[in-house]
Amino acid sequence: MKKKAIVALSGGVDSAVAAAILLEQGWEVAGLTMEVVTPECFETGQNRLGVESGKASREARKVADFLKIPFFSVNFTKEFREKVIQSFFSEYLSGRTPNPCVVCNRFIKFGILQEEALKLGADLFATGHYARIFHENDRYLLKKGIDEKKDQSYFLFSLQQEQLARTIFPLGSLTKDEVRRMAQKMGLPSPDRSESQDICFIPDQDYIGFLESELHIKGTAGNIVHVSGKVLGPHQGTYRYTVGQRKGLGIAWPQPLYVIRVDAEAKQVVVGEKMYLEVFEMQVQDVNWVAQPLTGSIRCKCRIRYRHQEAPASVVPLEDGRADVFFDEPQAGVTPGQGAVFYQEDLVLGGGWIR
RNA sequence: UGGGGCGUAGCCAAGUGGUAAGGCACCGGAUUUUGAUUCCGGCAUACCCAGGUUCGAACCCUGGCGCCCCAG
Repeated sequence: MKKKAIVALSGGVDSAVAAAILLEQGWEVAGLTMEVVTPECFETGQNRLGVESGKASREARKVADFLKIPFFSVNFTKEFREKVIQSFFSEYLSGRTPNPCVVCNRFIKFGILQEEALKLGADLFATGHYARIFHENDRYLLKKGIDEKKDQSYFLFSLQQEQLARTIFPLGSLTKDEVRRMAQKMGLPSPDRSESQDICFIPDQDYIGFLESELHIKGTAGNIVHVSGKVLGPHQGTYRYTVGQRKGLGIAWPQPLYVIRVDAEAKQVVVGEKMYLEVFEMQVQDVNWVAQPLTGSIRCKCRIRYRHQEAPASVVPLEDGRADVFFDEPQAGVTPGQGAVFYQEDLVLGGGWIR
């Protein structure tokens, strides 16, 4: 009997090609899509997001129909809100900068969506991620995608072994160009869509407006303070700022100023010249060791944000899932709330959250 | 109302006779499955106002207006 794979279809090119590849390889394939942003579920009750309910499913269904594969859709609006959006809120309110994609992958996409796929009878769950999984010595290893420019392993650092075990990434050994050409050759419908980007649940990209309307908050004012202690002016809420931010400070200063620190409790945004952004060490928490649990310190390369030029560092594991990271060269913009991922060549050793 | 200084875009600011640097902010675009960063482009027919000198003035002269500092 044919092995069955269920592909998480987004309606975009990548997941469509992933499904096509599996079909070619002889899998029995079905498509599965989740709805995570049906507007009526938001408290406002208004469609301020401009998202049509069920849009994701409609787009994905077109692809499934084209490929002539069965299609399923689930509504995870509630779960998504509880897991992803809630933490998105609380992180911003505590002065940190969340990375909702990582949370979504851990709990939603490779969590309940994957479970849904298994319930539907799938042997494996597939997505269009540019990353690779290898099974060695009873361990499922996560590696970068071949296409360095598109590698998405960063967003997957918190996946558990069971999750990796049931996953397949058909695009991991392809480049984006190859995928595009395949899509064209297959005559996939409307690949005119631009790359998916920005926070998926905030289509207008106005995350500040989203926070304010959803949380009913409005400018808990405080001060923007220079690292020297000099008060430079007021701000309308610390959640509007993130470490490393340069634009939007609204302050006239001889040199470009960057956000160095956000102190939600003191309602203070500390800014300074670029040099103050440079940091030699940091601590991460809730570390997930993908390759193998780390017992002693190790040399590796650390990426502190998506598409960050990974930096040589030494990592020292601590208790409670924490670890100290010491960079060889100072890094600009170490931002609490962002993920830090440790690599050795293509291999993802693991990753944690910057404190 | 004695002395001194200043007045250039939303802000800071260069330019002291030859036809308005730069930075911040702002706007647009590129890059990007998070937030940022980064990159490219745009952004004063105009230099407090009014006269004058000059081929030519933000820059020189005269007179106003406004602001700041030190003295009353």
